[in-house]
Amino acid sequence: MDEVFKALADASRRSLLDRLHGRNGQTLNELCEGLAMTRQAVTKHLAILEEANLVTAIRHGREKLHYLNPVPIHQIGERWIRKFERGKLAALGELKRQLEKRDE
Amino acid sequence: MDEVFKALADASRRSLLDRLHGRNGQTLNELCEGLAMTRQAVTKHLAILEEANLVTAIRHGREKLHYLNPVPIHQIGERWIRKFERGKLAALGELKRQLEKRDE
DNA sequence: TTGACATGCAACCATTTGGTTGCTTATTAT
DNA sequence: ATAATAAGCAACCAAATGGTTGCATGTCAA
Repeated sequence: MDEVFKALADASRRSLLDRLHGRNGQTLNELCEGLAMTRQAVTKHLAILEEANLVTAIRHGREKLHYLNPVPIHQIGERWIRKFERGKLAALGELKRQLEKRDE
Repeated sequence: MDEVFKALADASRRSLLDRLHGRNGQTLNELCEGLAMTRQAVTKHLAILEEANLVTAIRHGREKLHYLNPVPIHQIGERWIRKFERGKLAALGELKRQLEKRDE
């Protein structure tokens, strides 16, 4: 879980996920196109995404195809974000109450 | 959005959010209790959470009360995670197809 | 009013991070 | 066979990160 959050913390990596979401199964070089970064930098980002299981890569001859794995993202939503949805209104209400109380 | 992701990337900060989710409106010292960290370290984490609008703090006399703001978390769920839910099955299907094709 | 308590500020430090360059290896196409 | 293409490896670097210590400030209570 921690690895997923860490992987998602970087905008370049999120944009790589976006790209794969747009078109799945791209090669490293394809994923580099148009980015203001060297290929090696992208390689590192992809390694982190793979480590977090957000991307699965399979070699096909001399090229490596990258596939988005949406499961960890889904789990963040289910196991983490949902927790904070419950009691969201309660929290906001309490916050509002306190903010108003400030001027007493 | 980027600030929120960055703020959520650290386990200590997520645990602070958890604590506030458990009991809202805690002081800095309360939030420090039981943590293997100095007060100043917690202060820095809280500053980052405030910067990302995940926590709102109000001074009440000599103490500072911290309130969880669940809105950015909710937005991550809505604006970001949801995007990847759509086409999730399609992506997994494509991945499976490619993994099978590997053995050809 | 003076001491205790809650927080703030700043300098410092080690490690991690995001990036680079240069070179190597493996596969494909001519 | 050989050149071009796709990716991998390793060393290096600057800046950001997560933490510390030491001291200052503001507020409450005796």
